[in-house]
Amino acid sequence: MAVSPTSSSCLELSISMPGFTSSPPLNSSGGEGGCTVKDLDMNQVPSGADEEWITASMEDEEESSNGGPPRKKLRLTKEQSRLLEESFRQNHTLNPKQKEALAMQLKLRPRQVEVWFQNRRARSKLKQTEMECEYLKRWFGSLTEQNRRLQREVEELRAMKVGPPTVISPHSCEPLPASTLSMCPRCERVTSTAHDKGPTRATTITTTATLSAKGPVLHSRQPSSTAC
DNA sequence: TATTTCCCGCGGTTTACTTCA
DNA sequence: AATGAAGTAAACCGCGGGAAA
Repeated sequence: MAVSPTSSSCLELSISMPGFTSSPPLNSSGGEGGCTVKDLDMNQVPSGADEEWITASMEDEEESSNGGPPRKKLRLTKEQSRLLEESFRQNHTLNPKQKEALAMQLKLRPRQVEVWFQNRRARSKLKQTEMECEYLKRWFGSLTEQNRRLQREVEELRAMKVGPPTVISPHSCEPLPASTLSMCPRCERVTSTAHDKGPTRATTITTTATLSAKGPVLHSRQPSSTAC
C-alpha cells in the first residue's frame, strides 16, 4: 500500500511578546502597515538598536549553555520565520554554506538555523504521521463497512441458494458454490455472482473498493451483467 | 580492510513562554 | 486580576550512520 499524503504542510509560527500584553505598544504606529502587539517580538529592542540587543542575547545564550544563568528563549521575528519557512520550502536540509548564509541574513547563529530546521523537519514529519494516521483510520473504517456488507451479501446469497448449481462464473460459465467470492486479478474487484432462480436469469453483484489519493473510496453495490 | 574521528540528522526531552479557562 | 493546566517552540542531549583520513 502506498500512502502518499500531500506534504504541503505549512505550520504557523506564533510570535509573541512576553511582558507587553498589558503595556502600551512600544511602536505607536499600531494601525495598518504598523506593528501590532502580536507583530512585536522579543528580538525587537524598544530603542530600535536591535542588532546590539540580538548580539547581547546571543552572548547570554552562549553563557547559559555552559552552566551560566538559565537560558533565555529566543523568539523569532515574523520576518525571520517567513524567510526560514521560505528556504525550508525550497530545501528541507541545508548544507553548511547555505546555513551560514541564511544565518547571516537572519542575524542568527548558524546553530540556531540548524536547530530551527531540525525542529521544522520534526514538525513536518509529525504532521505527516498524523495525516497518515487519519488516512488509515478512514481506510479501516471503510474496510470494516465493506466487510460487513460483503458478509450480508454472502448471507443473502446463501439464503437464495435453492439447489446446486446456483452460481455461474461470468468467465467460464461453470457453476460455482454460492458462497464463492473472488478478487478479479485484472481490475481487482471483489465479485460475487448469484443466480436468480433459474438458469436463464443471472444477476451479477459487483462490489469494489478502491483507494484514491484522497482516501479510500467505496463504490456501492451495483448490479451489472458485465462484471469485468 | 579495519579503525578512528568528525559531522550531521534524528528522536526524545527540557525549558521558557503563551494562551485559555 | 491571579493562577494553574495545557500547548508551543527553541534549545539541548545522546545516539547512530556515513564519509574521510
